[in-house]
Amino acid sequence: MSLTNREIADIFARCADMLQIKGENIHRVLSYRRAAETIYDLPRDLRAISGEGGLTDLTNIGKTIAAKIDEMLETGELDFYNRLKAEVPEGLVDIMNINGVGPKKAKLFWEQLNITSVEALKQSAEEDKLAELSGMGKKSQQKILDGIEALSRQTGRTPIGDARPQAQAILDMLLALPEAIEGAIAGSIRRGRETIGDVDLLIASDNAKPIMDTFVSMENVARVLGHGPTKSSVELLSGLQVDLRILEKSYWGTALNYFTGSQAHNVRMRQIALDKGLSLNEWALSPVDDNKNIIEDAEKIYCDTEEKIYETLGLQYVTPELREDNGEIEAAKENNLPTLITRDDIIADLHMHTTYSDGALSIREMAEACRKRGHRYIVITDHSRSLGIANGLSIERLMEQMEEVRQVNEEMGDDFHIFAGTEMDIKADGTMDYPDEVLKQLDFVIASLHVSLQQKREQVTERLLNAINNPHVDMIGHPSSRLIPNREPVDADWDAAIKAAAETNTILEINANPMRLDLKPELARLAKDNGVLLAINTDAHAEDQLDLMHFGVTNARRGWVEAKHVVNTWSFEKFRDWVQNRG
DNA sequence: GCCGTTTTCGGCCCGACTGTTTTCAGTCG
Repeated sequence: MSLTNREIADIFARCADMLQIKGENIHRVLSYRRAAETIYDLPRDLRAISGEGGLTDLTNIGKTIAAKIDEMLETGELDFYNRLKAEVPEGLVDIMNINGVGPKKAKLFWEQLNITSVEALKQSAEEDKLAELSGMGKKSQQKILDGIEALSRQTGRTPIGDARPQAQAILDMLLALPEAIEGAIAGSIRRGRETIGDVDLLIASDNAKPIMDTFVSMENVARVLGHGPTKSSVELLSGLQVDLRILEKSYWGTALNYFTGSQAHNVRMRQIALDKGLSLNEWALSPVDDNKNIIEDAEKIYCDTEEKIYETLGLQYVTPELREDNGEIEAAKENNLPTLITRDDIIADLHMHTTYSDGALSIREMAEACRKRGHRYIVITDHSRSLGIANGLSIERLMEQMEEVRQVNEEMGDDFHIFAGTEMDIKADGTMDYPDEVLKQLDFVIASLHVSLQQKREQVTERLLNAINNPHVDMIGHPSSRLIPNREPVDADWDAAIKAAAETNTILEINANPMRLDLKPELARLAKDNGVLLAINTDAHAEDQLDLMHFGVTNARRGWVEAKHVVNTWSFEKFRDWVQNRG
């Protein structure tokens, strides 16, 4: 019985909820919650980190929680958690997932009505029992019924590829109103997270009411969750929740910074402000007294740009993708932030499909589409023979395709180059789908996992290592093979894969498709820190998918990736020489 | 429970909205 990072994070998060219901000191509760957040997105296994004695080097992990992690790694259980469960019914943690129910209400329902499950809570509400409780009323009771209803509709987080277009459409509509001066998508979309909890929109205006009223009465609104003068929330028919904040333009910088988050980044920013005798909120930086109370008659510092806030706090400007409290504050203090890769640095696409397998366009059409988008060179990489469902190429068809690539390349002229490649399956037994004699004839070989993704860690790792160590394999495509939001990444030893990729100069892909974004940012960062080459590719199966490159770039930026780490920023000559020298 | 140019103690970010308890607690982000 071996617990994964996410299972361990989940246990700490549940401990936090249960401690909070018990009425524990809020800062102790937050410690468990912060530890859970740290662990949830760790790229490396806790087991490996623990083996090196490095647990307490992680932020928000001290001696107590490190010992609890070790206990879980060794026994698969946590005695502290088991004892908590004996005191606080676990169902209360689920009740707290209902919008509008926090620890105080959960405890109230439990103590007064012996409610320990969402189902029991629903029944009590329907029997009109909740409204009788102190602090409750008819409206609160109905809100809980609505919250339970919403919980059953909830499908989890929304992929950024789905959320961003919806957010942009609403923002564009509101910005067309005469009262709107400026607007932005804030929140996790602006930070480029792979999945979105809810959409945060920000608009600058001197007259908020008409904009707010338009917002809550949009035709695609399923229900209005809140409607105030500066803040409103709605749930769309699509299920997506959208929050809108409206402020005057003079507050733009502080407001945008606050509503972009992350919360952890904001907390650090506010701490730094306090150290300088300033209280930071969405309105301004305000001088405080020794008790940290705002001095009413002191002059506030208004920031109409985010840059001004960072400058005032003595920090280098932090781009939204890095605002996760993953070291960016420390780097900004020392003026040591990376120069992140941008879309303009990318001049090639090394992974795409044509009608030879499951793509929509011919080689020629794909090449023209890529040239139109400013690329200097591309690689055609159709599926290999064992992937029948995607019309994978037999060796004979692969050879035909190579001929056609050579021919079309001639026709395209000198300012554009097409390399002949493949996206070859790493088969379930760990062998490659084409023999070496075939692979060595190709310019560029991608190896990818498409089948048997549920295998045990040892098997998956061995398959990846076989591919990485094959001298003809140049790149691993979408290494974890996750699909957002529903297919989990494969379970593999990423420490070992990254080490092997660095030693063999095998590229690891950052697949730009918003359903993949694979490597994920945390692993991309670990890979580049270990000297692994990266590439950002669209894996396009149709022309419009070539425009998804920016999602991959954003994902890479979240992983602190710079242009120098990414091979498809290289000149044609450099890339050509590199593939030739690999043989 | 974590953390440290306030380092082994004493702090720990801040405001909007809602509904109910007519002055504020609870929840959320």
